[in-house]
Amino acid sequence: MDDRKKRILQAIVDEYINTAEPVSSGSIARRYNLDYSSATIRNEMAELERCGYLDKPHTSSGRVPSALGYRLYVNELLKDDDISIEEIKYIQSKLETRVNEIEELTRITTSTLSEITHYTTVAVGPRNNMQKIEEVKFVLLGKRNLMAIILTDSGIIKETIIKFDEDITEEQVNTLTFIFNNKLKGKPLEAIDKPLEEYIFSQMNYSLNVIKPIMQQLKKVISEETEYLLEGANKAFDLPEFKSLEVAKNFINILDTKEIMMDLLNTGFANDINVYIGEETENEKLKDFSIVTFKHKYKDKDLGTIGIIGPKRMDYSKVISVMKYISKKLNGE
Amino acid sequence: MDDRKKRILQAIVDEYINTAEPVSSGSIARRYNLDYSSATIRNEMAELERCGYLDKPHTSSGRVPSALGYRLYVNELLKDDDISIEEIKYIQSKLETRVNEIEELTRITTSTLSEITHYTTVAVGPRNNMQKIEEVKFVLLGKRNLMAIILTDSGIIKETIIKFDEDITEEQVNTLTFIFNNKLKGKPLEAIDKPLEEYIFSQMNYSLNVIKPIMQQLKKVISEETEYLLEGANKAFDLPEFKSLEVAKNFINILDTKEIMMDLLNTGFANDINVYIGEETENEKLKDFSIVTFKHKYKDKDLGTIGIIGPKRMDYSKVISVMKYISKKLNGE
DNA sequence: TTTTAGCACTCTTTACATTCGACTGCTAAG
DNA sequence: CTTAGCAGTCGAATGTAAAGAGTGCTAAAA
Repeated sequence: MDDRKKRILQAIVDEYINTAEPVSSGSIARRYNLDYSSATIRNEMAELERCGYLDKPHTSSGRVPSALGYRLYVNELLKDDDISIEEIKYIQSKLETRVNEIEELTRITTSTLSEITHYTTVAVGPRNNMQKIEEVKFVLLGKRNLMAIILTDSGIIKETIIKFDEDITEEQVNTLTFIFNNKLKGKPLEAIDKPLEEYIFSQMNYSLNVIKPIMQQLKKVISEETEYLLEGANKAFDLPEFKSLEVAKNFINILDTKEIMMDLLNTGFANDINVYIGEETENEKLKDFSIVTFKHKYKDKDLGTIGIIGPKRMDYSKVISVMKYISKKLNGE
Repeated sequence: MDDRKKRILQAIVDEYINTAEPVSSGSIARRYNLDYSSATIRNEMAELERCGYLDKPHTSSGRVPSALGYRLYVNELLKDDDISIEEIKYIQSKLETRVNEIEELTRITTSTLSEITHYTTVAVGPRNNMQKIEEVKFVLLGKRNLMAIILTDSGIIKETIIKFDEDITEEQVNTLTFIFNNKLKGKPLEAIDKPLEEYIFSQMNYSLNVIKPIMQQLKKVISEETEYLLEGANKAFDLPEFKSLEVAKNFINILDTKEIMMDLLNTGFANDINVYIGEETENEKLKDFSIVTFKHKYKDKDLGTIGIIGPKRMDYSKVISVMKYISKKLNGE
């Protein structure tokens, strides 16, 4: 894999990202000044195809990058810093808006990302099992509704409402607050479990009628998937690959069954930015799409993961540049 | 408009709802035992077309109901009680699940509706300006975060978090709670306005640094569009009308720009159930779709509006029957 | 040895012509 | 008033041909 092959591959991928049409040797020779004739490029393309970096839809057509081709492109050939000054200004103005809740920050980041890249963006909150409980609050609403608020160290606030068939007193609320905090402060969310329920029951003289619903609801809340945010789903429909109804249907299906995205977003490895190209994820439905995810942090607090989903020929340079820039901005230059 | 015309129109609409293909005089004569020859039906169809109830895609094709045709069908020809026993059982089992929050009830109703009808369902909460404040609570989270909770008479709970640059004391929280409740109990949400801010400021000796952010955030929350729920968006893609990319794109666009749906759902008139057929709404994008909305109530509390969006040839009988049934169930038989 | 011009070959796309079939509309008979 | 029957219309499907875009290979040039 010599240098010239790489340059040609890069030109092909760039061209394909722009045009969405199979790339011919002629168009490369013409538009990229590589100083080789189309014939030479043709030979190299044949070679690149043999190595698995390019595909050919049919005998007499131009070439299309394979997943392997994109992979090489992403790993080695990416040109960084692919954002314009206007875009930088736009991002800055967006990120400067004062936010009150971290959910709002996630929302802003997600929508900005979608607006700049023109791809569909999704976000999920941080994984529950990474979070530690900082405080538990109970608030009586009316006489029979209790709101439970759990603050975690990543700043996520989970709140839920528990309904009772009997009146709850302020005193009961105070005791509950004391005991829960006593037992849970600093513990992971999973500490809300059966043993805790038994312990609390043994410590308090309230009927199970009070404690059971609380525990049930709390367990439900912490087991619930975290917020799932979707931005710019309709943008995808302007892409040429969506002329195929099959592709469009798959896309809607992926977004509708949150599990697929959740899985992907949550399995991110150590890297801050992960790229999944088409069939690299084993999911059949994703074979026509690529997904780029990044760990969303603010002042080193984990705010979850944000992902961009687009066609395989997505503009990786742009996407990754923007992600890196936002990441940098959020974590103090 | 005699009775026979109506029977024939009904047959045509029924047939078209089933097949999504232009309906020919022959198929009606064959499949519906109206005891007339295809020629007679042909004559009537010509007449119905002249009156504007039917359309013809081209000279030698079968007929398709026009918006006016559907309208007549919905207003006069609908057969009620179009739900099977299995479906009734399914709905019952769904509605029986014990719910803790009304949002959960809305979620269950919305998804049940989508599952039974196989159409896409959306829901919005009740309009803010209809609601009265029942109670306001403030809860200190940490030292500089204040959670504000507003309970309204329709049971909707709005909560928000306000960040401060200085520490807040428990005492301040108590005073705030007292004053806000004093001034707001029983008042509509819009009572949270500038005069209130000034009044509170005049009554308390806290700096504006505390009161301003609270008022700002509260105003923001009450002005915010209420929850928007979407269920079964992907189901639409199995419908034959979605073979047209144009239609699919419009659909995604409608769902993505919540305002359109919001407008429609919120403008519902006195009726409990409203039907909008295709071009009846002036919105160009909606011309290929019909929307049926119903006021979602539980024990006479307003829980907002739920809407079903589907193709113009949606199964109105089924949809309306299911809605009526659910409505009945939620409001005590 | 590497590059390149040139040409034969392949395969898709588009256009056009033709056929086939499903309707309707109308007429005339029942 | 109903209906059988038939001419006429239009769309969908099929076949064929020509055009166009690209490749692969060969042989000459650098």
